[in-house]
Amino acid sequence: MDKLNPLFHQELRLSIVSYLMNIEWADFKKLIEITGASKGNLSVQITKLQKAGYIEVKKSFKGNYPHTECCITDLGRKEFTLYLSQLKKMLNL
Amino acid sequence: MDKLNPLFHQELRLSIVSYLMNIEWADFKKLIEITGASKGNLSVQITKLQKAGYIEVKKSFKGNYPHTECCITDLGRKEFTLYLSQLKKMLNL
DNA sequence: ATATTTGGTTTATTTTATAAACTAGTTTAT
DNA sequence: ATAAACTAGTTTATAAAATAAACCAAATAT
Repeated sequence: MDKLNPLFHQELRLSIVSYLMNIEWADFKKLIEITGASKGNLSVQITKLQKAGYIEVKKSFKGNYPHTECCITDLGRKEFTLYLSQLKKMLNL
Repeated sequence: MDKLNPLFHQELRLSIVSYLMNIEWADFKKLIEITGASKGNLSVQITKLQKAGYIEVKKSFKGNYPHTECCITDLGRKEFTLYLSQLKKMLNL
């Protein structure tokens, strides 16, 4: 009955974090590509994960354009691992 | 990028359905017990799953009290299996 | 010059989840 | 016999969340 962390238990955030677990940094464009999300939705969800301290967001310029990159933090990795184990337990996986 | 079925991707419904996958019938009380949900919430989520055709709900009397039992349908089993495979894919499980 | 595109953010709307209140009756205690 | 407390839920109202639409600043293309 351990409650699933609601920050992870949402499709878009789940696919962002799941992807970041296996990569160093991913940029906004890449995340749009792999998730299929809209820019607005992606922006909102990135902010939520960042505010929780689960991802680090690095803003810079690439050429002339703004460039946003994300990376999972140690906390994020730890909490996500916990989430995964609870989920697996719930689903008998 | 196959969208996860939102009817399954919610904690309480997930734990209801996941439980029903391994059991014939489960009553309201048992579902409260295993999920830890409130009666109101459980009632709402059962109705949603029923309306989608994912569970069958049987109402009767046990002694003098009303008694509600739930069972997963063939459709529910099929769709949940699909959901699970998509989720596993997304989480690299 | 102005129209379009890039790379986003912000705001508003819709949907969803949850909690609180209610229904309808039953059992137990007085 | 009546009131209090309990069973087994449902309905409604509120809070929270997700999503879509509108917006912005700067860059590039026409």
